[in-house]
Amino acid sequence: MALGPCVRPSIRASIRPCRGPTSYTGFPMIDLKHLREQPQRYKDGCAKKRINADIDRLLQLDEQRRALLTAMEARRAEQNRIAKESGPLIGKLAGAIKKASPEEAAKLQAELDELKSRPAALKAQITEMEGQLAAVEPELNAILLQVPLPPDDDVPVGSSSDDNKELKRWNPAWFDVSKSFEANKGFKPKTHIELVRDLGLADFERGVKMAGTRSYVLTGDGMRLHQAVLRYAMDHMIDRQGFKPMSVPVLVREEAMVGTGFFPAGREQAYHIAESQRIAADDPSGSGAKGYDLFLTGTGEVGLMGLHQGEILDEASLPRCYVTVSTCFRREAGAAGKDTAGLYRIHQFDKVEQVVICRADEAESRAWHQKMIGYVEAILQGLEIPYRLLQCCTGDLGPKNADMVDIESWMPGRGELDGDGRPRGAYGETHSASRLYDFQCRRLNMRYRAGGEGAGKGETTFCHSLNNTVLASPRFLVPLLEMYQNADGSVTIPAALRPYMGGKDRIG
RNA sequence: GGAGAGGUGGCAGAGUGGUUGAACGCGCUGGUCUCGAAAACCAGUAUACAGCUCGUCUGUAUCGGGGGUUCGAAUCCCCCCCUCUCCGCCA
Repeated sequence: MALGPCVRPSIRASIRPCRGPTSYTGFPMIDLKHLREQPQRYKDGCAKKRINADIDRLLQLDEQRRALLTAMEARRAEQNRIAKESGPLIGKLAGAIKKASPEEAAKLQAELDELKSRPAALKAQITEMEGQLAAVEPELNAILLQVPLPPDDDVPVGSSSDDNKELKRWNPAWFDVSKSFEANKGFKPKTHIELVRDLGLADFERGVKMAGTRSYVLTGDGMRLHQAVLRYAMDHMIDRQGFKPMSVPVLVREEAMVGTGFFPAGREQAYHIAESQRIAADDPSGSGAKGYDLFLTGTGEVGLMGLHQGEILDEASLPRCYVTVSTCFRREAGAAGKDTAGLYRIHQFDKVEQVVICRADEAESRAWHQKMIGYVEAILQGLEIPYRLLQCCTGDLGPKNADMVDIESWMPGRGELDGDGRPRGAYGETHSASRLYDFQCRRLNMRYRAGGEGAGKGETTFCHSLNNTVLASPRFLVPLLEMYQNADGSVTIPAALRPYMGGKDRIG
């Protein structure tokens, strides 16, 4: 497995019509027409998100490209006209030559050659323009893939997570976050690292032995609790919210990563399986691509959103509400030295993820965002874990979202240390709810036909998409274990999880 | 991994060099008929991009993808991808 960022220019990013799932090649990305009309909006978007994309260069290349296209198409039209006109004549002449006397044949042959050579100049011009186009398009497409979706106007402008705005706090009656853990429960808390060690719930040494840093083994009730929270979350989404459960690939093609918007920006976060000896499509010797490399997904969102890539959905079938539980792989590049111990930041974990694909309607999109956040609140309240909602500022948004709300759970074993060298507790991110408009669906070429079933009726429109964590574990075991620990070192199992723990009510 | 078959419009399925963006059928939409529905009949029914005299306009591209041959390619040649069947292996 190659771990380095891979650069593969062969990905076909040109603007092409949709050809169905098996032959998917197109990434319309952001709406170039819209960008052409309102370049400032996209420039501002880049600035607010602190993402570099050369919009001016993009516009310049776009203009070059369109000028070339216009000129080239005019010549193609002329060539087609000539071919249509002279074709039958050529056939006739060729026939006549066979029957004619030698002198006549020579004359006819000259006529034939003249006819055949008529489009030669046009062909030469077209070939040249194709060359010029080939020089412009790769750069244009590369920039286009980097242009982020501008954040919504109501998203606070800021440079980092420090500028995020708290929207709401919730905690169960038995735990007041504004007071210390000891004031709440009458004893000093252990961190989850101490708890899993003392209760035998995880084995970090053996995990690291096998798989390196940030690896772990869940043992005994640790594994059982992990499964329990995932199952609890999954069942909540299926039984209470009516989401459709799916099992999706976690090993996917590059196209799925680009289409869902994780590439190119997040390429260094993904594990790359070098499966093929793929030759770049623009390799001069090359007869094209050979095989496909694969990538491990960092979230079930990739598989869920990739499902309908390249499809035109029936409007009546929207919204599509999907939930999956999948193993997620993240290289955590750039996070060296951060959260190096414990179950908080690890390379492999499991996550229940929800996505909604809906009509291209801002109000509907916004309404789903609120609902999807609400589902998570219901789960956290059901487990009685204190949490807060954070409105992420523009600088904390990724390229693909217009708006993002993080949900942070209270972790008594996190945060700065008190006088005794014990952590005071802190919120830690456990969920993230994104609203993407049609950014992702454009890249995935996922549309719906307005006006109902059947072909040939109504316009096609790119869908809107949203996603939100439902529950990620083992990270979620951090607040769970730390909040539910008892003075004697045992951990009470929350009532909601006991059915998934064989009726057991405590660990240790 | 070995062998074979095949990829054409929403579906099914013709087409092996020249008004073929593509027959026939199904589906879908509109209309006729009907109190209404069904049936029957008639008509229509892909996508994307570009252009302007922005029109139910013009042009270009698309028959798995890319490249080639040709005045002209769904059709011929090369490479790749994918699907299916049989055998082997396997959770």
